[in-house]
Amino acid sequence: MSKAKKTFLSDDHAVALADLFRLLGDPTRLKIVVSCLRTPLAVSDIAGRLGLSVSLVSHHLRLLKGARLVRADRQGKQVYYEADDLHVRRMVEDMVTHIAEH
Amino acid sequence: MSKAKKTFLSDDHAVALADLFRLLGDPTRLKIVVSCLRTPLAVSDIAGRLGLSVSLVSHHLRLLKGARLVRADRQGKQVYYEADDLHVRRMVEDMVTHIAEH
DNA sequence: CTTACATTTGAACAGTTATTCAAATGTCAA
DNA sequence: TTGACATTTGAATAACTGTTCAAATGTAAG
Repeated sequence: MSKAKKTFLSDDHAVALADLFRLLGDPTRLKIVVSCLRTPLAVSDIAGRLGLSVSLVSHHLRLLKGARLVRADRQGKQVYYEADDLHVRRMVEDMVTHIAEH
Repeated sequence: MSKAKKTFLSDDHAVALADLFRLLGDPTRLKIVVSCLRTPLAVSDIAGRLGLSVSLVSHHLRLLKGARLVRADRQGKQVYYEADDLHVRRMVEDMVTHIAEH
């Protein structure tokens, strides 16, 4: 493998990576991801914290789960969601602090 | 400042950060950013490399410039664009290699 | 001035998407 | 079984967005 970093992105990689960014590109969905970044939360908990309808949160979680950004864990009646990918988790955290520091 | 990392995002921060992610969330626009990640490129050069119309590239560059993701530098007839924000540059590079390693 | 080249801009269209509401499904206890 | 609670799903709508095309603007040289 070459050591020179490529400044080119194959079509497949561009689409895959853009899919990830696009999912994080909605404020509501981004807040949902961040809310369960460090601790698993039930759907109704997320909805309560963020002041959103349970239905809307569930819709977004389905998309996030499809991209393996979050993972679902059923425990009785409730389904707990938490951030799945370590790499993405760190990137989101980095960007959050980046924004916070302006 | 507290050492405990927050798992909450203010509305303003969520919108600002989502704006960044959304801009990177389109494959064409992402490829444009990556293409001028390390070296300044003229609009027609970017269009030529990626097989896109000059008009489309210019439209996307306007959005990217508005978010300060790229910076414009006019030199004669041509306008050279390059990635602006260091933090974002490193994040995009990290994510590109992340995707490349699957 | 004109001419050629590079980039920007605006309008218009097609496709996508976030949100809401109602109905359905899943889970556990009485 | 019933009932209550939690989550998911589907349809329907309104708003947004990527792309194309043509026209306009900017820039330098003859």
